[in-house]
Amino acid sequence: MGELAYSIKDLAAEFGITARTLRHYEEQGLVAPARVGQNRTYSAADRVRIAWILRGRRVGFSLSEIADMLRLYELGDGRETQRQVTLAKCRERIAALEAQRADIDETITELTGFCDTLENLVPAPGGRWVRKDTGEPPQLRNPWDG
Amino acid sequence: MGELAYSIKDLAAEFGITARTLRHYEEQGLVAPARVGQNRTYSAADRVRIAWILRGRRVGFSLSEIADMLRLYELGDGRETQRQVTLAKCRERIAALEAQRADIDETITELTGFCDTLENLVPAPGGRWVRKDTGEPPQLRNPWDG
DNA sequence: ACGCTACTTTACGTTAACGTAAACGTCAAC
DNA sequence: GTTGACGTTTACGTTAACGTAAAGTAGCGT
Repeated sequence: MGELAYSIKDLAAEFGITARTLRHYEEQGLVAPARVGQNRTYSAADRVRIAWILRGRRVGFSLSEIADMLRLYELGDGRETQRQVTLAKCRERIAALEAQRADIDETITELTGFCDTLENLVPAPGGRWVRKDTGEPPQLRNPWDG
Repeated sequence: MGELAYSIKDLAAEFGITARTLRHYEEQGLVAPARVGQNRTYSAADRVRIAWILRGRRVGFSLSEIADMLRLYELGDGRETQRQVTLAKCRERIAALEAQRADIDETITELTGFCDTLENLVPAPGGRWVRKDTGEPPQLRNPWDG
């Protein structure tokens, strides 16, 4: 069968990270690649798992938070309470992510508004700026000015 | 006029941060509160600016990135090239934010799917889990298993 | 056998974003 | 007039997420 595996350098290159980073993730218990001799060999599953970790990092989670999320997928000993705890944590994570998305949307809205203002601005004599259409001064409305 | 001002402790309490954090933001040039004697006194504008900074932090930006974004709102000496540079940087920021939102959406989708599976699971004899409706084993499809 | 390359472990260094402690100023209250 | 509550500066400590250097191993080509 096509048991495709990756060296540490392969994956590092593919994801644009260093081998040190992958070893660090292993130290923190985020991945556990197999070994051939003393060398690490990453499976396809490891590869996807690493992509998951990196996306978590881009989203802003810490490594230990990511470890927690990964552990959610381990169902445990089959007790009902275990399932409920996992479910609750999972929902917490989703709520946090949605709050963060709201923050992002706000920031995008403000920056976009500022971009629109900028696009409509031309330099005027005396080191000033005026609006292209009306010739009026900018009225910039920085988010913190009112 | 009601020139409402805030002490450092007021703002810290309101935003759920420490006074040290506010002083740190000042050291990094992110805010510049007025002084009454040797004491800091934050204006309403300072307050909004700090809210902006904290939202940036929640989104995952570093303090220096936030400083850059804040500087975007200073139009500079009125040269056209300056405006274009600012506009470009502003658009870069927006693009980065949109990419990040895409990552968040992906993560939410996966976690939600996992939640749905969990909700439909009940414990079965032998420390196993089965689906409530069909009685089938979970087929969990962890993101990294396929 | 020799060197090259990729890999390993061990361990100390670095940066960001504050925490925390020390030592001091100031003003109102008792 | 001294005790607090609140503020200040200075400066060293801490944690996370790696960077980086040192020293050794293992296979492969010539």
